[in-house]
Amino acid sequence: MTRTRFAPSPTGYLHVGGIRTALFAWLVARQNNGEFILRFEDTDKKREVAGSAEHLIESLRTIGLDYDEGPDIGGPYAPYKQSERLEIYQKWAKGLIDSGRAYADPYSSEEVQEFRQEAINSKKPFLYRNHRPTDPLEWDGKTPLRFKSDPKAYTWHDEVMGKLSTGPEVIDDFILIKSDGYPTYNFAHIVDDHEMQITHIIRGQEFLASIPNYLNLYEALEITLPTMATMPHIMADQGNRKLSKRDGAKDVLDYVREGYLPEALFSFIATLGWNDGTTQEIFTKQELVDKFSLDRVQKSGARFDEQRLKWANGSLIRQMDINDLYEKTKDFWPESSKQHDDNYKLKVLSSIQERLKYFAEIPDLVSFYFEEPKINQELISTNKQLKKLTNQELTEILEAAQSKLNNSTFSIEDLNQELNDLLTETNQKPAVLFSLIRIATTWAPSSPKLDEYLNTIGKETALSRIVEAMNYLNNNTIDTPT
RNA sequence: GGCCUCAUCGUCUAACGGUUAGGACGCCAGGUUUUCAUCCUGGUAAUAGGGGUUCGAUUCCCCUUGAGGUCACCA
Repeated sequence: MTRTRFAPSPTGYLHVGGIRTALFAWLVARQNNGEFILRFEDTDKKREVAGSAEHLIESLRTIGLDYDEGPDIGGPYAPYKQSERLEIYQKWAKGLIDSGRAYADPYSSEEVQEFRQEAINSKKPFLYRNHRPTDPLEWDGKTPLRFKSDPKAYTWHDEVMGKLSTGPEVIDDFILIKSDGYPTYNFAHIVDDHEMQITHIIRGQEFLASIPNYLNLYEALEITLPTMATMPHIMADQGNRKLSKRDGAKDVLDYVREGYLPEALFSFIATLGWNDGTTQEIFTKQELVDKFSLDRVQKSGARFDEQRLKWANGSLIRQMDINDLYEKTKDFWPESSKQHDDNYKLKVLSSIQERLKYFAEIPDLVSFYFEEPKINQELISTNKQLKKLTNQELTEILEAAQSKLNNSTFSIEDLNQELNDLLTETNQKPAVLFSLIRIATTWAPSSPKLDEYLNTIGKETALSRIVEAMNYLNNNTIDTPT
């Protein structure tokens, strides 16, 4: 039975780097018909952030990473919050004391800090065990409990990194239980993973340097080693750092709030550092469950390219059924759209579907369907074709358009007919005539196809906007940059 | 500074030791008889450097360089 876990500490939100670790662990569990467990590592009460636990749960749910056991749903190995498992760590700590593999730390934190400073000054790595007391006192639970390490070289296998090895110099006496009674991550996660029967530990690269210490502790605890997999970091869009909140890494829920599809996020995050060896770029969840494998995960870090996420999201939006899409965009329509019915909005949506990258763009893309556009003469003065014409000429074209369209039934077929007739009658190039009508009725740099658009807003609105534009052109001078 | 890890187009990446080093995003150009977008077509651009091993290295080994991580009573 495969059992994987995601074990965040509730100290904030979840960004794309964090959720990828969860996603890969989830994939490993699901593709083996195994179980995926959520566990909160809340052993540092100082760093805990209120509401963070709920936020992490919501993030997992939103992206679609369902878990079989967890703090909110329980399970056979409950509780799933480390702060509620203190007696378990005490029990294991006791075992280590009894076997002579743990001892009370006699130094004050100031004294340890001095040792550390010495090491820094002499440009050497800090090793606590160089100061290991020869005759430690009995541990009373009020000082830190340290692991008595047994320094040796290790070679081990990592599912992603392959063969890894280190020398004895990296092994040290780390703290098992802090003076406040809570265990450290280093100790607690090993105990919990064992108690909870976790088979695969999937975690970020920042733990790589600590793994030899864990190996040493596994031996002392006489616990068999689970499979280890180390994920490379996701790098920030700019700079050469791992993605972090400091660098403005966005909460994954922010992406959902901006109208990115969970499916797009899922596929994008999964393919950041993994691919199946074919040219497929976007995967469904099920495809990933079928095809994912840890040994095809990239060893080097990958940069988070939001541009590519936009492309993937837009690509999925284009493939969606319009009614389905409409359902998902409900929260993104502008206030002014409220007075229009679903049918009208459905038509609007279908005309912008092909250019929509994420839902938060909707208000900007559709405003002229719902409100009177604000006249922006730059659209004419910077237009390659239109800037060559005088206001008089522009007005004449609009006048012709107005009277022509006045006779139209405004069905798409008839609009096309009338517009084409207008083309021959006015003897204008499409680039002039259609651009002008488009601008006069939208005052936007881009808009959907003209026939569809006019049909949707209807005759009355279209004609009044054309008249409005004519009035404007009559009363204003368009600056023509030379 | 010690230790560990990594290294293919700007970015994400493909390539049993044998390919004109492939695909995708982005960008540029052209087409789809209006803009934007979509969709086609084409273009741009990479094996960090140096040594080996080999008939032949992107691929295996070594050195250099560069990048990242780590050296907490944080995870």
